[in-house]
Amino acid sequence: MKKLKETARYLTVQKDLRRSIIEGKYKVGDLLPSENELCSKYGIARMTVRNALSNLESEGLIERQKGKGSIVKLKRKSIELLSIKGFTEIMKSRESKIDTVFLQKPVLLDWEDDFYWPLSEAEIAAKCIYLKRIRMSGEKPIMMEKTYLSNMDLANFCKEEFINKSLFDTLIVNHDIEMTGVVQKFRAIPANAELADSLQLNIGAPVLEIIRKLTTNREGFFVYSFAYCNTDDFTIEA
Amino acid sequence: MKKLKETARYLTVQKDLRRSIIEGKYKVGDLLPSENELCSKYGIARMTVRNALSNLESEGLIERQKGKGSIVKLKRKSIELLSIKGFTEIMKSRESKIDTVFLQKPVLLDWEDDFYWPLSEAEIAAKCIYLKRIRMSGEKPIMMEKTYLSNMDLANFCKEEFINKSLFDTLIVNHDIEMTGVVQKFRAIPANAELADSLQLNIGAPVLEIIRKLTTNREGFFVYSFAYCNTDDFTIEA
DNA sequence: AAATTCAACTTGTATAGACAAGTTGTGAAA
DNA sequence: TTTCACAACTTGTCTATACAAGTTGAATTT
Repeated sequence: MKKLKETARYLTVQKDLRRSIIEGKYKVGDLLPSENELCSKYGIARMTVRNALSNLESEGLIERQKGKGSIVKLKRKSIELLSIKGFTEIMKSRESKIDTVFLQKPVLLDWEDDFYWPLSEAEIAAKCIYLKRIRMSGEKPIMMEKTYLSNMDLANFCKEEFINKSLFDTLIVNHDIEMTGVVQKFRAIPANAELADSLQLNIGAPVLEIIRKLTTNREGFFVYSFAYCNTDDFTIEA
Repeated sequence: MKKLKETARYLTVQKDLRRSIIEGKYKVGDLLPSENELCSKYGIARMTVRNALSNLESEGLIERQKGKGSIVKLKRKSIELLSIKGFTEIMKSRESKIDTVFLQKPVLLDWEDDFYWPLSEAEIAAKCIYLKRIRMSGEKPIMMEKTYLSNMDLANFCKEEFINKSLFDTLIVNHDIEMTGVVQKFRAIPANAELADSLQLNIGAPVLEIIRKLTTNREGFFVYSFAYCNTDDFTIEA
């Protein structure tokens, strides 16, 4: 008869505190219970509690201060988003007014033969979901983005409405897919005819190209994105 | 009479090991001495050694495996580095041949009046260490980078030689300063006269501008960097 | 009222020991 | 020779204790 492995005591404390922080029971700036209070509550030694707190500190959820306590920290921003920031003074006041327009709603296609990134056999077999969006500041196009993902186990993805108009919110909420990392490459290139047209620029004008491969918590599943930006009045933060 | 503060024992071990790893005494995949060996060597308790190792693990320098030991890890894609990758096929084979040349070795100056980022009073009072480097692929300039940091508690920084020719290796090994985060902005801009000259481009040619503010483990201390890249043959990975 | 002292908190560092559990090579058994 | 068991290592978890050092607020002194 094999004994059921019990979870380590420090992990119990760690998970309890993490859940409480993420669910908002402790808010940013709040003090967690002191180490001694946690010892009493869980009936364990202080070094064990400290192990849990030390890990939460590494995760970036809390910050500890000698003499004071463990303070809940502002959570780091998410890796998957490119944010558009006003560069010229005029545009700084307009940051919030960026609209997203679909030039191509999600469709299922074969992968392009000369696709930039190498693809696994599983990805090729699953075919490709493709979408094309453009972000506008008023009447002015700022960024054109093409997105590709393999149709692995994504039931009805092309038919469902996006949550919050966001690809990534939809992936996490409906499919439990979270972005865990990114490789991103940047270039400044002269606008070709297609880009000049999409972004209302002259041919040859500088365009910022961002090529990204996002890794996820699902093994072998990636999101590929190619973005082209007019950075006359905006910068791209990544 | 004030007693001289002695450094914590775990910090001694931590610094020794970190220096050895960064300087290449232990290579990627190597096992560090076991915890017990380190205890004997330094004459300290095992939990103290474990504190040091745990911190190196958080930093991403090592990985620990139960039953085996502490293994030197592949250096994390560290946030502070911009890596230059060959874009055209010809250049992919030349990746390793990027040289760094100083156009300006570190000097102590006043901060520029119209500096891009807002500065704290402490930073202004400490004055500014400025350096300018250019990265070459053979005879061809790829990236020009200007770096600014405040001269806070950085004894002799302008006089010391760089470790591994690297600003960031020098900061961590000699001053215990680690980069913990980054805000980076990207733009594609037309080359002005200065850039055209530095990067051997025509005026108006597309140049990738990367503006970065790096946060560190030292409160209120930042590293500012402005990089300008010719991305005809290379991409910048960040 | 203002300044100082101090007690009671907090986290940081360190010790010495114990047992659990994963890894590896050696030597005995098949 | 191959397989297996085990000893001798490794790191992981946990305890109980001690003192150092930073923070805070209340009591005391000025």
